[in-house]
Amino acid sequence: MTPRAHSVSIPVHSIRHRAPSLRALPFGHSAEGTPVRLLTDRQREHLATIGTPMKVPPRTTLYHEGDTATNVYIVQDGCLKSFRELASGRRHVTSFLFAGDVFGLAEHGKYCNTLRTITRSALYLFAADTLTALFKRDPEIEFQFLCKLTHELRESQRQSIIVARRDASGRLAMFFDMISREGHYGPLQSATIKMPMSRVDIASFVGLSPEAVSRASRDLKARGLVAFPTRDSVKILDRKRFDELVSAT
Amino acid sequence: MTPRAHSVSIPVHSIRHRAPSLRALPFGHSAEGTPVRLLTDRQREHLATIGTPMKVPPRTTLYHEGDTATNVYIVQDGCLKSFRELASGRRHVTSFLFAGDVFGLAEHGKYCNTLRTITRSALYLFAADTLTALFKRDPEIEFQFLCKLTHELRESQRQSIIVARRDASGRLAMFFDMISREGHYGPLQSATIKMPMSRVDIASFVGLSPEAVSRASRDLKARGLVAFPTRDSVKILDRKRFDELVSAT
DNA sequence: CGGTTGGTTGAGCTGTATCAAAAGATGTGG
DNA sequence: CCACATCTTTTGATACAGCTCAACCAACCG
Repeated sequence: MTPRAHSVSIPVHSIRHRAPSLRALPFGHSAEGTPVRLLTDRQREHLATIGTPMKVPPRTTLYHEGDTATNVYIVQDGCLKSFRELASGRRHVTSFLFAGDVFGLAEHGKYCNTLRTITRSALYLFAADTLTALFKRDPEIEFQFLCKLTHELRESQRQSIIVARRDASGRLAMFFDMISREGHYGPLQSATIKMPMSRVDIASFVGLSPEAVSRASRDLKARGLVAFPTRDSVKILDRKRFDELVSAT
Repeated sequence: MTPRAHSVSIPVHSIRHRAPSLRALPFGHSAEGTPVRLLTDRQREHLATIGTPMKVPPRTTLYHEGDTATNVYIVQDGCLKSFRELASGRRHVTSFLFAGDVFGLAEHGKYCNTLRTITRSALYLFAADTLTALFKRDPEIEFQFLCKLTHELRESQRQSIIVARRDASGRLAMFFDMISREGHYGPLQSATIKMPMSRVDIASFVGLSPEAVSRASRDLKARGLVAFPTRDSVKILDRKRFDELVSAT
């Protein structure tokens, strides 16, 4: 059942995989905390017509903190980081972005984070004023973005809680738990989590030194909670004790 | 030139002070980073018709984490805290809310923070579905909420940066700086900041023990950066060195 | 193969959590 | 109005966790 090239309209399941999409917990009730695809196919099709798809190589800076904000992006695939340069030269990673995330919206005339790809990424690009014009015409779509922002706010509050923890291994465990829920729709597939970012990035996300992250990783492994099959993945070995540690403070 | 009481319509400056209002940095450019009143008088009047004004005494819990989310609130006046109970019994304050702030929106069927007044507060209450229904009819108002959420997201990211700092006095300085910008519109009026929350609340917001907050306060005072005229206010004495400390990491 | 970047390991030091207790506020009832 | 009980904040002493600096190891790339 290979998709046939029709003359006018694009086949639906092709849209599914090619049009932009937003991942978040819905506003109303949902099957206990699993993120869903917010936009309807029609809305995604609509967005696809006003946006431009693009592929970006790894380690590419999309914009700098302070640049005039003109574009909004939706992540189709890949992994990016959003960070801020601090006066000391230190960097603070505010968030990692995966498929279904938006960025470029959270500003006021100027971007307030720097944005950089980690892996090769597929993005959808929107001119900010085109998007806001669409919002005025289509409040339903605007509402989806509102839900997405709400979700991001929750995630950010979660980050504060992570960083506020005292014990390094606990922070790291919360971090693994956090990214295990990102980048895909529906419930968790497997115990193995992809983790494309560097240890240094993880460190500046959870508020530890890279050395502390390294030691905490060793510690979690020694306690039999997790394993690191490759450099960029974690596997939860003992889910029960792992979850206990995550919610331990 | 005193305003005359016309027969039908309410005098404008009365609306100004009685109708709900949202404080945030606007989406477009603004006079360098000063928060403004987002809603137009007409929009505020509109919101006033679908919302209910209410006064709440101090130390009153409005809702608990996990409760079914039915209402959205806008703060008219006063100060509240939003916090989460952690497994250890510890509390983490996610934010302090002042005039022009929204809460109750950042959820998904259930509230995910507990909300409690600190001082006596004047609020506007909205039924969540009435508000979302309004959004579908009036995308302009919806857009203002979107801006507000964006602003809250920025603030939350800022909190993460505060908590990630290593030095206690630096965190405290960042905290003073943060709340000095909240609760009022336009540029800063004075060097004296109102600070109605307890030291314990401050501690659990910036991620320190209450003792550490106490010591850091003493330290800032000893260094001649700030003074504490009363228990619930701070005065910036040396703005230059204070700002240096705030942006020191 | 050197060069570069990213990650791990080790030793010492600083700063904050923790525990215990005193001192200040705040509120209540006689 | 004062005395008492309760709660919040401050102060002091100690222990420990993570930062820092420095060296070492591994992977990647021309």
